[in-house]
Amino acid sequence: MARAAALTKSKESLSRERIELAALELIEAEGLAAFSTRKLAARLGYEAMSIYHYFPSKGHLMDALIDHVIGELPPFPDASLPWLGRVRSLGRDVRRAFTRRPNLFVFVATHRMNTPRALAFLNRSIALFEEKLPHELAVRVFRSVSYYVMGASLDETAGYARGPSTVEPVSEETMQRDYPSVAAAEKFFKPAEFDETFELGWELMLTGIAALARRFEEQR
Amino acid sequence: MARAAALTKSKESLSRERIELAALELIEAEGLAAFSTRKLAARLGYEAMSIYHYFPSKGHLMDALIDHVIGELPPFPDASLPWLGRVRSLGRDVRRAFTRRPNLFVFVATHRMNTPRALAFLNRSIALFEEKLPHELAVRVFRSVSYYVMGASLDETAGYARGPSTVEPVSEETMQRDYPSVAAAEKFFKPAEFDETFELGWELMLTGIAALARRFEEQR
DNA sequence: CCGCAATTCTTACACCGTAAGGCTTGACGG
DNA sequence: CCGTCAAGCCTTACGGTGTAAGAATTGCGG
Repeated sequence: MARAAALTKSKESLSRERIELAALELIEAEGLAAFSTRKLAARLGYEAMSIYHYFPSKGHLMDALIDHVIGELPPFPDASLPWLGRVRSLGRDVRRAFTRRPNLFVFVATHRMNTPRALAFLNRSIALFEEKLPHELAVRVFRSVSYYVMGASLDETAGYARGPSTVEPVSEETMQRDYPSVAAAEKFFKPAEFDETFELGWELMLTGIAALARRFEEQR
Repeated sequence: MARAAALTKSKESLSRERIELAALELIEAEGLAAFSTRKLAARLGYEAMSIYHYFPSKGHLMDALIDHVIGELPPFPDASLPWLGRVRSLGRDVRRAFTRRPNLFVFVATHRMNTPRALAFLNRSIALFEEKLPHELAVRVFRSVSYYVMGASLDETAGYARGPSTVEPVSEETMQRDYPSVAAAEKFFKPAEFDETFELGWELMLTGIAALARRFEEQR
């Protein structure tokens, strides 16, 4: 059983909370690839192995970080709102919360999220779709919707608009000559355009979802 | 300048091609995390550093693998097909090609794809949308569409249905009690259901796209 | 057969996650 | 005040990683 940690005057002792927060900072400051338990401990003023007193492995720490991000999601859309509006908000909220920690998100997107908090959120989300759609359809639509939201978030945090890849990018002239549509499109690939593009596609999906829901409304 | 490689009787010499193929095999056989230049070289019967005569860094090799996967995409949908049908096929083709190498795909999804081949594919895709939509809208719709396709592919290759994460999963009882909607949904989260779920969401998007395109058809 | 360039290997370094176990410190019962 | 004990933290070590630097090998053209 964990006793209350002693507070020396010089520095606060380690804790799961402090480790997580430092990890989140470090990842956004230096990038996911550069993140290591040694650097994390150094930033906290401890040795690497001290981390392992609070997390059995780096994997467990990363899972905690995922959980932390899930916890940063805003409250579930208010039940008094119309159904489609709640779906709309949910998608926006998730994207906003996830893209706020871009470096961590590429990890989040490529790992299972089955911590209790994540499951609770999953559960509420699926239940939302079940309000207006038969079970199987609700599940599938939820999943499609999450494909879009996760795909968008990932592209914004790791995709074409981000820093250079390993190979040196093609020259501007080559771009203009060989890939004119891409060259012309690049303007709309910039971060400043993320919101508008996301919203467009999101409404595309919502329109389809609304039509689907209406069908089951009628036949009641 | 690369001279023609000599063929000894005992074993074929190294080449970019052979290295790439072995890398693709190894990644799918052992997983992305376990993939290393040393193991790759060992599999080929060489020492690790020999790889570096053909690729200046592991990053360059990985970029070549991305390019390889892009090259495995089926031919672009036939121009004689109706427009929406071509869009439909394009999405399906991309998902199918990408999910065929699940372990590699989580790398692909989290890295820029700006090799010539990838740019050429990007270019044709954007051009396809420009056939029926004004420039800006074409770009944004293309991007939305790729959000969905990439999100779906990623979830199928790295998401909830895949192997265990670090923390031990919650028990079946807890699942039933605390997350009933998730428990009931899990059946539709299995790989056998991937196709159907993808198609549903894909048609959702296509419906919206068709409506959009129709609007610009009329006002001509 | 010689020379030379293409190819491959050797060695080394800094960094990683983490297993095993030792040291330090502070709280508590006597 | 002192001995005990566990929690918290550190030391050391191991096997793995990518790759820089340069030596050794190989095989072909002259």
